[in-house]
Amino acid sequence: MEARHLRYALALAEHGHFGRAAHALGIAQPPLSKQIADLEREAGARLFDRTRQGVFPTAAGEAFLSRARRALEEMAAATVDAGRAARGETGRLRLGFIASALLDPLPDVLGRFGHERPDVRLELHEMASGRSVAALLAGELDVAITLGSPRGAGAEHLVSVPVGHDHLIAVVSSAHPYAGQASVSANQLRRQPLIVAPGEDEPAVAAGLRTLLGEDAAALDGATVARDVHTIIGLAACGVGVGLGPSRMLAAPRPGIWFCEVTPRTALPDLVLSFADRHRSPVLDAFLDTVRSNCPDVGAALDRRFGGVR
Amino acid sequence: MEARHLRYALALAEHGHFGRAAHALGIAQPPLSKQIADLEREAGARLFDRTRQGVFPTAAGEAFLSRARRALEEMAAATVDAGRAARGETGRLRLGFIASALLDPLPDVLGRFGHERPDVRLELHEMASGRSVAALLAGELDVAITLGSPRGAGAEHLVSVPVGHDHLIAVVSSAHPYAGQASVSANQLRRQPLIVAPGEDEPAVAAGLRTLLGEDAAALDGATVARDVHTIIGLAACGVGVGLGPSRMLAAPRPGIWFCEVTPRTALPDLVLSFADRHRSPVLDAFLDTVRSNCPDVGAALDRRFGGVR
DNA sequence: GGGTGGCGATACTTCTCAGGTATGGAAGGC
DNA sequence: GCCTTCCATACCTGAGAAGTATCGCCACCC
Repeated sequence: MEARHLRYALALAEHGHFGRAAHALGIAQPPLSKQIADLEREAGARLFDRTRQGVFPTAAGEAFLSRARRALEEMAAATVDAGRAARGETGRLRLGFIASALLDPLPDVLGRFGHERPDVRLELHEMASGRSVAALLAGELDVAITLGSPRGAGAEHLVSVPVGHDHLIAVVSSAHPYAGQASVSANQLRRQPLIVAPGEDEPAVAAGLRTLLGEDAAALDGATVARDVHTIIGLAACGVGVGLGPSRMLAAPRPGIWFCEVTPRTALPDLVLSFADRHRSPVLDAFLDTVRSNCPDVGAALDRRFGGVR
Repeated sequence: MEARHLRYALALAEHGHFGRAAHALGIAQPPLSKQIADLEREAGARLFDRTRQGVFPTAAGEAFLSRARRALEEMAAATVDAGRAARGETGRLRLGFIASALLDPLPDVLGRFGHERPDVRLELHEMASGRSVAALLAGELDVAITLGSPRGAGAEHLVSVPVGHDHLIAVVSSAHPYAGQASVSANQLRRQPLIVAPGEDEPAVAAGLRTLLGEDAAALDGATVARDVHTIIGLAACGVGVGLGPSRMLAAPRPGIWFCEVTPRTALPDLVLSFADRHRSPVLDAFLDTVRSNCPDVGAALDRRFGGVR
């Protein structure tokens, strides 16, 4: 059975007349008679009653027609859905990101993207940079925001562009002696209990800290560890110690805390957006478009990478 | 787009390989390539990624395939449903009947039919004989049980077979003077307030009553009128008078009432099953089968009418 | 009651297009 | 660098979808 048979049966039911149905279908009457006869033979049941008053579906015909209508609707929807998916209007985007990205680029980008592509399902996974890279390579993520460019096995298969610079700042409770200072020095930090992200999650941050504090790694070893920047801020606000984190913490101000620059200024690895070149999808392209329009320098970097052709 | 394209796309997605999918479909590889290419052109989107590792659906392809699967399921279900409808396994049966038929033939017939054809929706409409006949002719009923054979305009288009004989009996309260009598005479009836079905609903019953009571139509004019046999029995039980109705009232015994034969015995019109010859349907045939197996004489009458060929 | 017109089925021809064979071309693998 | 694998392209063949002509049937109508 072919879709043609369904279309013909529906036309015949609609017009109740072989000749007029054939005309509406753009064919002659004999072929329609034959196709309907073939269909009835295949269905094993008479689908239409030919009476002097017109052609009417039998009970079997009614049952057949209702299924036929749905089948043709599904077929029509198939191309429509395929087109929408191809244009990135539907689908899903699995995004891995480090928590601090929630402070700066993500609210803007996600808000914009969700508005532009309301039918795309966003799957957001906060995870450490290393895990993001592995998930990208395994095809478990479509795009990731990491701290620093991906390294290690398979990283050459990823396309990466920086989406923001960053440096280390400190956060303390308003009651802390350092509160009110514009900046704190490495020396001042060495004398305080510290609150930092775990070294295994963000090795690049740990490396930056070690550089800042010099040989005095002991201050780091005894530091309180918190995975989430909000936790770092919260612990600092409670007076646990001096929180150290990316400058994008400034995007989460709240009463009772104080931010200080750290001197010497210690650059942190760039926030980097990465995706697997071989797993491009229309939704991913749409997301990159949004990112592009959000930060022109990213757009320039992507264009350089792809020569403007997507 | 034809169903063929859907089948091919699904096979390709399943096997992930043009050659093997074509083999599974029983065709060569080049036609499959061409059909997929045609499909992608018609859908306006690439549906499959051809990689060295295999052929995989794109996002658009996934969207397309899920619709395609449902479309093919509907098509398969179309023939199955048509077959079931043609065999009378599904569908509906609209049955008109006089209330007293609920006492005798219907419980048995409907119980059997509902068991044999669980997927047929029964639409039961209690109505007077005249209305049943009109509804049959208008195509609003499939079959009817009436008192007496249909008469009047259009009745020749109906096929009718008797499904039960009947005669008049009386019902009184256990406290009534007649209670305990095996029978009551016409003379005894003339002296009592009567409870009868309305003459316009069942003219045949009214005619039988008039014959029984002779010239004394006054007893009938003053009678209490109740459409439902159960109501007649209920009113008699309350001592309102002597209820008169079909002998199938015996099928509804209850405490506090007494049934008497009426002398002279007054035959009532037969209970007749009718249907419109031109509106035969598989479900109707199945119903007639059930009736046939339930009462052999009906089967014989139907066979006489149709020569055993249905 | 024979003529007539409308309608679906049948007979037969035509031509489109699905499918077959042969081959090309690109990408890995050894 | 050659060979293999795999999909695409080119071209041919044949099934069958569609077209034309006609038949058979039934209602309707002078």
